[in-house]
Amino acid sequence: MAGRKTTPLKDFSLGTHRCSVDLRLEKLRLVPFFTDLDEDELTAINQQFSAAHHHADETIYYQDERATMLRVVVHGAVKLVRHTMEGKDVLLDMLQPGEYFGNLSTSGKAVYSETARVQTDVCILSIRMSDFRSLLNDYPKVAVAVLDITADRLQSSRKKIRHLTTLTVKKRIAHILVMLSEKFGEQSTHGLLLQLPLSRKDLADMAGTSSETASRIMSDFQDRDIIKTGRQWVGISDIDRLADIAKE
Amino acid sequence: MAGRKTTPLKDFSLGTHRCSVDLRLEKLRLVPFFTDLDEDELTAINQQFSAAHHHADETIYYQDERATMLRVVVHGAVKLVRHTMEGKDVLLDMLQPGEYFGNLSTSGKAVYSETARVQTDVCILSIRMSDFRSLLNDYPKVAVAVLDITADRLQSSRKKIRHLTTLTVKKRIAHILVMLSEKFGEQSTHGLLLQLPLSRKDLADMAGTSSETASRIMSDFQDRDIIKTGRQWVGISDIDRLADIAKE
DNA sequence: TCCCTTAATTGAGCCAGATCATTTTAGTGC
DNA sequence: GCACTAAAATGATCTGGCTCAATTAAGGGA
Repeated sequence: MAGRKTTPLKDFSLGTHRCSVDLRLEKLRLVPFFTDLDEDELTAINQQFSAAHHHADETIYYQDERATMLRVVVHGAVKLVRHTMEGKDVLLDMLQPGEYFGNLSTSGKAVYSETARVQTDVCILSIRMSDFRSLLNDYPKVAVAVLDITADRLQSSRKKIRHLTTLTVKKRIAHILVMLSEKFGEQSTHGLLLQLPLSRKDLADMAGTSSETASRIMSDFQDRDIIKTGRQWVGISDIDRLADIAKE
Repeated sequence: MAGRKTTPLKDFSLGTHRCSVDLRLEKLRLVPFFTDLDEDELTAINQQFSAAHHHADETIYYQDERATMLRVVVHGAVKLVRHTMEGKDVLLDMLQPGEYFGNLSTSGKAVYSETARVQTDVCILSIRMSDFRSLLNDYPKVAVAVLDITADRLQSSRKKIRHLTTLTVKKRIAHILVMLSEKFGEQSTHGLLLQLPLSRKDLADMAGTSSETASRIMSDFQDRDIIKTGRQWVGISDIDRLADIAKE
């Protein structure tokens, strides 16, 4: 009972019923850019979405593919990755329920600028880009909300640029762990557990470093009792110390 | 006549008249997010803007200052810089006429996330954030246009992250020069001349490197007859070769 | 319970680029 | 034309983090 080790992460797997049509309306309300709408408006919008679910490691779309849909995460986690010629991947974002992804801008050729890969089993709502565009015109409130979210993402993207050019890898990883804990952290026996599968490579691709270096740093953090970690999971024991390292 | 050397850059200085009220309407039309509006709508919007001009090296606002206005460049160039504790600056963007800056998002505390410094003498139009917000609600077309621009900026910000994590400094600088040439390039006797004062430090802050390294790379490019450069100016002689270096 | 796969760790050598310290030069003002 | 100043170039040294190469171990499957 005490002996056998298993991943401390919760089970993300879902049957088709979890992504059922009945739940869509409820889920849509959780999406930040629809929160201001009233019941009728939301019901109307609901018609235009369709639901799908994907298993872990599936790819929803590839970078440079023709972009036609805009999607919203309802359950699970999705990662946005950009593959480079050099074979190095850049992990741009890790999305949680309520976040949108896909291409927004109509200017230029409409292709996805990154690959969307499923990190756990997920449920996704999708809408045709063209429908979404007219929806933006019909509901200014939605357009403004989407703009706010996009502006926030631009902010955090620029923050990342700052980190990449000025901080050491150790500080960058500390920052990333703190940020992930705000998004995916959940109290557990392993401390503040990041509720998503997260490998050293994922971490390295987020920090712009090699998985070996990420591994060395994580080992160091573990030796200093700042984190607890295993295969594909990370628990944070001392978030304060981590935050200190990030900004010292 | 032939002997005396002066900067090949054009004179950006302007009298107050250049930023006159009479010209505002004309300038506003140039702003991408107002292009779809008809004459009456534009006239109405025009009321809400006020004009100002600043001399080179002035700071329009500082990072972390309370954000109240949204601004648009009408004449000249403005740079957005983030200062870091380590004393290193990060040059996030170099704006040309028609581009907006300031804080868009209302979520969170409304402070500027970067410092806006004037690169040449400039003319700037500004509007109160609150007025702009209601303008977005009144004119969905504008909201959608602003969203498009913001989404594009997010894209290019992510592109920069990719470059920072995967490319060498030389390739990054080549990319930056190509990008700047698209934005500020102008045919001249010095080749495709970048029409703005641009120091080695500016370049370094854009590429996330030191000014010494930027200098070494620029010297190399000049030796290979790819560029012509002097104090604060850069002319591109062989844009194709530069593009090749960037993407090889 | 053991086995197997793949993630993670660890070691050693190396290099791009940072840093520090000068020297040189472009371009302006007089 | 001359002198002055800040930008740019250049040299020398040092190091964080990458790369290559094994080795170790976590944890799921049967």
